Formats: sequence, structure tokens, C-alpha cells
Amino acid sequence: MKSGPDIARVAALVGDPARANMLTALLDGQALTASELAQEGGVTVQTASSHLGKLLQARLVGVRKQGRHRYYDLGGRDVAHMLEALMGVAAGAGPTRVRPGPKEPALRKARVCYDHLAGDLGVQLYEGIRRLKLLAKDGEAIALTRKGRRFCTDFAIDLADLERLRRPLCRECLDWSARRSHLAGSLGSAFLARFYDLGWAKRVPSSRVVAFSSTGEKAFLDRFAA
Amino acid sequence: MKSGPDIARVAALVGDPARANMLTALLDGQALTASELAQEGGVTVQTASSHLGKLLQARLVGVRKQGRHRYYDLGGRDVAHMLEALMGVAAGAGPTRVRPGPKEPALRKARVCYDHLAGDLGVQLYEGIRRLKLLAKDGEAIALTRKGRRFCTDFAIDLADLERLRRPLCRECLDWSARRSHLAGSLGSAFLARFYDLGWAKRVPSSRVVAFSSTGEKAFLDRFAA
DNA sequence: TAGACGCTTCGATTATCATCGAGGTATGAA
DNA sequence: TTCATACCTCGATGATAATCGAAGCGTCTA
Repeated sequence: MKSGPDIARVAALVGDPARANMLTALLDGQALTASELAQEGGVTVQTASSHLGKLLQARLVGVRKQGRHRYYDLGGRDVAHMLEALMGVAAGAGPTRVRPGPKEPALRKARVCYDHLAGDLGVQLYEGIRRLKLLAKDGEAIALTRKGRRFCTDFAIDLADLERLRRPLCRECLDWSARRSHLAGSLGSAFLARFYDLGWAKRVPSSRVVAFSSTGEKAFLDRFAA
Repeated sequence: MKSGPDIARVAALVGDPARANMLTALLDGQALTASELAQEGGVTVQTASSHLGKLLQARLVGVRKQGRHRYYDLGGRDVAHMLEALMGVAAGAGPTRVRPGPKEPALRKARVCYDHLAGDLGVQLYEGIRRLKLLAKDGEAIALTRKGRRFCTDFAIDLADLERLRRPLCRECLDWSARRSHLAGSLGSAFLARFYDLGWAKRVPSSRVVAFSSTGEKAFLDRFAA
């Protein structure tokens, strides 16, 4: 009966609206201060502090002290993955369907998932580079082909840098809106950073939306969704 | 702020211990009656009924009436996936670490995940058939190679049968214990069924453990983990 | 040193929800 | 019909936990 990990404990933590909002706010990978998270959660700082204490104890978030601020970030990639999985279920569940707010279509199109691109464009990116044979499945891991490595160099992504990290280079991540995979891992992260650098896209403040400029989107589609 | 699906609602549902236990009991894909689920959850039937009503409304479970019984099963594959993701986080979280009960190692080695094989042996199966080039990634979906199709026929798996279903043939599923992918989809399901048929393994009653006989395990490793 | 700021801890209040007894409604058996 | 089973609904009870005011503790600025 009591087999496997204690799933109810962590689910209950995410089950509180205030905490859920905080976690979702952290889902883009950037760290936020306790007061900012209180704002995101729609509660006072005292309440938020209590919540953060619990999340911290369960390792769902981490902290870095910096001066008189305390920066909280997500506990890890598996936490992000779990949250996205929850969204996948929540999206198609309940009689109280999520009413598609004004931001919804934008989120569906392109958003940040921890530190890489998700949404329609994220899926297009992944499928594009698969179609161009820049990536190949080799056994368990996805790996860059020779052609892929050349492409990255051309695209000003320093592979040597990425490979020094202990983090896997390529990884699939399931998209809750598109229900398809997109590219995660350090390479996914590097791609997104490059899009920012090139001025193709930028983050919309205080949301997970990634806004592509019209020229940026054209360039993006040109490269990857040919 | 209020962007994306209502994650707290579903998390709160899973957050109750009784409901969590019920869901975990359903994770192996077989349907259970309301009374059986009450037992699994450690509550009376009235309480269980209340819980099941909520889970049903949120589509986390489904029902089939059959005579005077009501068979509940998991709402879908995405629900199963979410639960596994939660386990992944719960496994490595909290100061109250899960104490590895007697069943734990067995669960880690081989268990049922909805309807296919998970755990170490599940991962070995997947990696084995990848290594043998029976599967290939083609764009977005994983597909059987010609060699793979021949293998299945030899292994007495009726592909034509499987392909009539609307369900995808091959699919990856992330393992919470091994943190690697294993094979899901109707093919994953067919493989497991075949292992039962061959007498290589059988289910341990009222648990998710899949017990391989010693000869069965040898045959399994011979084929897939060569 | 004083004061402002960011955050946490403590304590009291309140609302939510799981729980189960009692009673009600289908289904199946005798 | 009558009884038993499987399940659900209703209502009362109780425990848990979210919430915020007040107060305390570091840290930065002047």
C-alpha cells in the first residue's frame, strides 16, 4: 500500500493557490525575491514567508542570500518538469475550463520553460532541427550530428563551453500546450539566449511570454521552419 | 499573473493522502471498484465516495458501471505521467526522506507504469531495442525500423492489431527511479503482455511490482541487454 | 548611530475540508 | 417480494492550515 515516494506531500504543497502561483512565477528559471513572490502569490509578505519556508524544506525551491535580499529559485529541473506535467493535466481537466485570458494565446505561441523555449515556436524549433538532421537519437541520448555541430558554430553557440557543464546537452521536454516535445538541455538554453542576443525576441516583463519581433520571427522561421 | 492552467486545483486533489493512495493504486492501469479504492486509501467507503466524486469531476479518473459495481480507472495517460513526475520530485525531496521499505528495491527494479514496464528493466528494454536498431526517431515520433518489425513478428506481437488502435505505437516515458526513458505506447504495453505470456514475469498482487522469474530474467537480458 | 528596508517568527483568528454515522437508491439473489 | 450488496448523499464534527497583525532580527544607507 505505502509503496513509492510520498507523492501527497509535494502535491499538497503545490495545491495551495498562493504557492502554486509562486512556483509558476519561478518556472521561467529566474530567481525572485521574497517580496516579489508575495506579490505573485497575492498574499502578504508574512504569509509568503511561511509558504517559502515550507517549499524550501521540501526542496521545491532554493535560496541565495544576497545583501538584504533573499533570492528564491526553483529547486531543480525535475520540479519544473513536474509543474509542466501538472499544467498538462489541468489544461484539459475540470468543468471549470481555464478561460483563455488575454495572455493565453501569447503563452501558447512562445514562452519560457525554465530556461529554454516552449510553446508553438519551441516545438517548431525542435522539429525543424530534427528535420534538418542536426540532431540524432543515439541510444538513449539525443546528440548533435556533425552537421549540427557545424550549424551551432555558425550560429555562434560555443559547444565546448556547454559541454564543460555537467548538464546534458540535449533533452526533450513535453509541452503542455502543444503536447509535443521541444528542446531542453543546455543547448535549448543556449538557443534561447542566442535569440535574445540577436534581437529576435525578448522577455515580456513579469510573465513567461517570449515576444518575437516581426523580423525576428521571420528570421526564426526562415532558419528552422523552412 | 493568472496565466496558464489552474495547476493548484489538480495539485490539491492529489495533495490529500487518501486520494493520492487511490491514484497510485490505479497507476498500474487496472480498474478498481469504489470499495477496493476505499481500502487502498485507508478510509471508509463514504469518504472514498466523496473523494472519487471530486476526482471524477476533474477527470483525473473515469468510471465504468458494471452491474452493481463501479469500476474506476485513471483519467488518461497524461494523468499517469503527472503522477510519475510527482514521484520523481518526491523521491529526492524533503528532510523526511522516504524510508526504503522492503518493496522499494523491487519497485525500482521492475514495476508496472500504467500498462507498460518501468524501472531498471524497463529502461534496459528501451535502451536495448534502441541499441539493436529496432527503433528509430523519425522527426517527432519514434517508429519501428524494418528490422524492428521483423523482430516483433518473431516475438509474436501482432503489429497490425496494435496499429488499428488510435493510440500511438511508440512513446517515451520518463522513469522516476532510473531518471531515464523507457518504452510506453501500445508497443510497450504489448511487450509487457508478452512477458507475462511467456511466463518470464508476473504481477505481484496488490502492488505495482513485476516479478521476473530467474529463468525469465535471464531470457529477458539475453534478448535485450546483450 | 539612527533610520529604512527586507525578511522572518510568533500568536490568534478563521475558513476549509476530510471524516464518518445515518439514511437513501440502484442492482442482484433467493 | 424480501433480503443483501455496492454505492451514493446528507449533515454534524473536528482537525488542519492559511492568513495577517505585531514584533524581532540582520543589512544597507547616510
